Amino acid sequence: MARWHAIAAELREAIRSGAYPPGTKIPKEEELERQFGCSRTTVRRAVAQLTAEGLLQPVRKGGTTVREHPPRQRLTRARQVYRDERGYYFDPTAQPWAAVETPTVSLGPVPYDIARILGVEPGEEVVIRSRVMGHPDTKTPTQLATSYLPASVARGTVLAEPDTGPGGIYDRLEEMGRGPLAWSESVVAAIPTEPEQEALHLPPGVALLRIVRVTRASDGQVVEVNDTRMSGELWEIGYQLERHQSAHPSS
Amino acid sequence: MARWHAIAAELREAIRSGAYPPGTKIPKEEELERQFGCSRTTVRRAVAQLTAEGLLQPVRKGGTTVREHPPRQRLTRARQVYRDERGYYFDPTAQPWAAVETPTVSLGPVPYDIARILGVEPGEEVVIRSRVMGHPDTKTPTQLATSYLPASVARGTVLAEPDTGPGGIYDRLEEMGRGPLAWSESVVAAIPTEPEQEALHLPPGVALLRIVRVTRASDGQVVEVNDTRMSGELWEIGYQLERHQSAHPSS
DNA sequence: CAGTGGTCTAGACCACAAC
DNA sequence: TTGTGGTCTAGACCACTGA
Repeated sequence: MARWHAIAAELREAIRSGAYPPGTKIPKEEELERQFGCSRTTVRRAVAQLTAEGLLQPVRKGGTTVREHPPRQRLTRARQVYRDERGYYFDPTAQPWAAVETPTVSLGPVPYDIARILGVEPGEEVVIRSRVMGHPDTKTPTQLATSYLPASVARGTVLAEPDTGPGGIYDRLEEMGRGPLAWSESVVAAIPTEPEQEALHLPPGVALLRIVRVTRASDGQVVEVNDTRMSGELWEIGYQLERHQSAHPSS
Repeated sequence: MARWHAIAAELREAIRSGAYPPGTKIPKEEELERQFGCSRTTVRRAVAQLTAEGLLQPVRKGGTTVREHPPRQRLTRARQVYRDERGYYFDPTAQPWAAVETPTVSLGPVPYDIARILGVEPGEEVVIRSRVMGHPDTKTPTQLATSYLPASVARGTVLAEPDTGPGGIYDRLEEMGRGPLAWSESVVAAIPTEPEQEALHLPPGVALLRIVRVTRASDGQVVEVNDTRMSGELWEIGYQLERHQSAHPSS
């Protein structure tokens, strides 16, 4: 077992056991160096590991502190899609989110993993609509939402404009004769990329929670893939399970 | 911008753009050293970053290859809980999972985050039931499932035994007069700890997908918290959204 | 402004796996 | 057997930020 591995394990156990409660500081690097009888590089390797696990948070001059984990907020997903005079609501209990910046719309290559869902070739040009969602007052970014639409569906239409009008792209798609629409969602866990870390102000050691929503037209064609990403530390997706006393359905 | 940061960005872009397709090798460290005109430590710092992001996979002697991401399997969650003569089924479309080892049962301190849900003091002793789920044939571990039950509910009962009999703990809880039971689930993304990485054979750069299921008795008391963890790269949680054309429900 | 973590170097030896 | 990544050292300078 590598030296740094053993040091990390020892520090991890000390933290878990409460020897260093959240919010307190662990000894500075120079001291750990003496304590474990190794070079600074080795100490730093161990501290880096625990930082990547979200247990530590080094601050220049302030020392390295044990991270306090904020409470998670529950994001309830309804199984029904409600509609009012303004548009669609996927979540009747939604937080008051709003676009922090104006959405950016561009024509660009489709990411590899989205291509398969959209049913287009990897690298093919699609319409990409990106927006940052956040609290309407504080403007703190909480979600990155990106929509991908096949060029054959969206190019040259209002769907490729920043402002899609009241109700958004789903109303427009229905008006274009694509409806009625159907959606399915997936929840995915991932490691954030650096740009995502920056945009969402994610500290190291925090995972990414992604909701991938697929919109299908009435003929079954996938007309949109929406990829919404948020902090895996601050959010959880919740839903209720109902009881069903009948026999197991035939499979 | 730090040198290693710039190198990581350059390599990341080269990978994303397809200059190094998945499965191919990037130049060896010595060559990158010359290419970027820096020390080996700096190169390694950049490679470590991309490894943590799940983009690279260094192999001794084999060089460092660009990781190929396996397809994700969809784990469909039903909203209804079905019951047959054998017990409860949370998932009518479930994969054929089975316990890889016999479940371990112990009395131990409740983890900090579970304590709040369970409504007990942090560190209080609770009944902990752990099992590794995997494919019945290959025995490959795919899920770590841990149940936490308050000592006041489970201690001294069959719920604290490894074998809880046909139907499992939910049937036993109902027989103990706690039913009818109700469940709610949350999906959470997290960074795996080292033991979890090992148990699930997670390569570096893969997040953890957690399903936290809370069981309540008919009187509202939380009688069980189940924490199921699996690879965030191999699994996704999916569910369908239904259409509801009525007006938005009053909030 | 001073102390802490952040970055970087040059060099050494080790261990594993492909050949 | 050998080449590759894995570990570790001793030392230097930098830059941010809290006291």
